[in-house]
Amino acid sequence: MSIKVKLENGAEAIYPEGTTCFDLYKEKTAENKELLAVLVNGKECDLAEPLTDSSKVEFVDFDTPPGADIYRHTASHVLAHAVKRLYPKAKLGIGPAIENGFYYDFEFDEPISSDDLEVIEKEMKKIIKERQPIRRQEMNRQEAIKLFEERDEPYKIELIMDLPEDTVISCYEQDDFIDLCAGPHLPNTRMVKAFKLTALAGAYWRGDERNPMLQRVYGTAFPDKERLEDYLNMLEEAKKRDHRKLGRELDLFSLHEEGPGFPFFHNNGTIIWQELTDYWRAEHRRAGYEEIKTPLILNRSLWEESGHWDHYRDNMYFSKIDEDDYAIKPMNCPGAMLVYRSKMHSYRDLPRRIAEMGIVHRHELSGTLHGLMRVRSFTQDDAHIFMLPDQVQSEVAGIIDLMDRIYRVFGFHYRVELSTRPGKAMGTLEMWHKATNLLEKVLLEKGVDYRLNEGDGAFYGPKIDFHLEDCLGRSWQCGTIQLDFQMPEKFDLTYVGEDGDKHRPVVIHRVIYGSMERLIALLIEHYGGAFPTWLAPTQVAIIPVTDRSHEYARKVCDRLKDENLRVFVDQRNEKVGYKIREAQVNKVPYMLIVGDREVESGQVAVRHRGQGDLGSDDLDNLIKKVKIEVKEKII
RNA sequence: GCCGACGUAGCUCAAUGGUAGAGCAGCUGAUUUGUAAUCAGCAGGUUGGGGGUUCGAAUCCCUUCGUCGGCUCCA
Repeated sequence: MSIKVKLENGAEAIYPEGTTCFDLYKEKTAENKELLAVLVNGKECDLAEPLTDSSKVEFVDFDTPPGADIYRHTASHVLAHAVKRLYPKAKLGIGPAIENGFYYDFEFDEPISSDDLEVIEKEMKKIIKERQPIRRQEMNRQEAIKLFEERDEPYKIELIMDLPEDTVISCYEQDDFIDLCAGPHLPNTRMVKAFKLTALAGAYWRGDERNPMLQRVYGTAFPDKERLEDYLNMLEEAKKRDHRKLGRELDLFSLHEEGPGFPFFHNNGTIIWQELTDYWRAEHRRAGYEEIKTPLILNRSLWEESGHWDHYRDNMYFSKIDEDDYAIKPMNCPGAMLVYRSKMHSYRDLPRRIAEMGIVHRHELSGTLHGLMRVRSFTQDDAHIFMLPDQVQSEVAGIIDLMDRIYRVFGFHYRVELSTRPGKAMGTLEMWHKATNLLEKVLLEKGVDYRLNEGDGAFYGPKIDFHLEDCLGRSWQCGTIQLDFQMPEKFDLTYVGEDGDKHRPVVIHRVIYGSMERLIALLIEHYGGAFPTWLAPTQVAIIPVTDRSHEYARKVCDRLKDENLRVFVDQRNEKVGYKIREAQVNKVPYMLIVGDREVESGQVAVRHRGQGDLGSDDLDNLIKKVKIEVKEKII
């Protein structure tokens, strides 16, 4: 008997029955040493697996999708193997491949410290050198439990217990190390060429804070030393864009022990802030929004009415005024509800889109604070939209359009998530179902590419989240659209319908920037501190060559100020090169060098921070050009 | 909050139990300079705070605050 195998180039080949993936793999690697694994009918597959008739076989190397994951997953097994050799009593958690690397969780008798990573790396190198063959074993549940009982691996047994009764359980074995694992893996340990353990961190077992905290070892692996080095260098380069570093260097903001999580914005940061809010107001007026301001501190009764007292108290700050309990607002919604409720509404008034640049305070856990990205006091570009039930779809669609238009101006790439009902939630399952379906419908109709995020909704409703990435590729939620059938109930909001009866409006909470602080952090990293001219704190630096040209320089400066540009004259007693260097380091978009020649001709010598020396130009031309750049928000 | 690491001048970093130091920034003076750093001088620190060990602590121990990397949480 023989079987038909379709290879990736489309050719069909006949092999004897019983031919395994490994046979084909060996045949193929003889000509291409880069190959790591095979896919059978599109599925990652173990090499020992025999092929069936009319299989379609593809080969993957490190750069074909599952390749890097398989490679790094094997590296994580080598890590666990090394740890078990060095600390035989350590208990194994889980050890998957992740984006750009892998990790493995362990429980040690005595916690290890980051210095121990070096020793573990050494042992890993030994295991790699030993070229341990990696073998798959299959067994039933009973056998698997027995095996891990013998090896005293309680976490593995817990994982097996959660698998369906009749599953065939696979384990991978190398030398005396065995791990519960679906696979597949590389054929032997020697194939892991270049790796590095990068970090040690705590991680709760199965991500639940009620569970014990294990120690997680992070690492990364690449097919050769050069690519590993390139990756590590890239990380170093990315760190130069870190908003905390640039924020200090560019004098944008500061953080102080006196106010952990409460950032201080300096003049330069405040200029960016104001440009962002000016633009935001213009867009929102155009999109039919009103704007309000509500108090920071409000009475306890309001928070009881809104449900925050029951659902959000742990994150709130409190105060007492004349013996009464007050809370500092952690969200803007209750204030907006009161504004809505302050008068009668006709169905003709709706939708009412009420925006607020609202400062909120939340007691975030100390370990989660992160520069401007994660703070305890922040300004949300909030809006609450009160509408008729049949307006929901068009309103959500409108917000998605506004979001996209605004993000595009910054040149952001974003990822969209639909978050569903969390464990701790208000309202009936039916309401949640209805609300979630509505959001999903709009996303599908708009053709938005989104990902489902089960259980991550707000306590009052499901939401669509917009995520942006920081310099190290960490994802941060910014925009969000949250559907809310709860607040209108709680606050007994009504409108008078066509029929003359009172009806319940629907509310959407939404932010576009998310928080001003987080947005500014992301913008700093996105632009590497070189803000587009419309946002740059200083737009033009005027650099006189000698003090003979100071007077002319000041005249040029006044002219630019009249045109509403942010400009200064560097009158210090320094050489031109020195002043240029400083303006470059401060990422000022335009430098105007004025010396005797310019005084004579009445022009300016233009230098751009990115394009360098642009030669002489008339001041009017330059102003026209820069003003267009500002107006059009050219990146 | 939990796990691990770190905290020395405004910034970046030296000093491993024996007199706290450098570069940049700052100030003063000289220099009048043409597209990424002119020269010289001066000043700057109860080594995050508190406690302890020691003849002696930046250094060792305890504690507390903050920061960084994760986990959990979230804009």
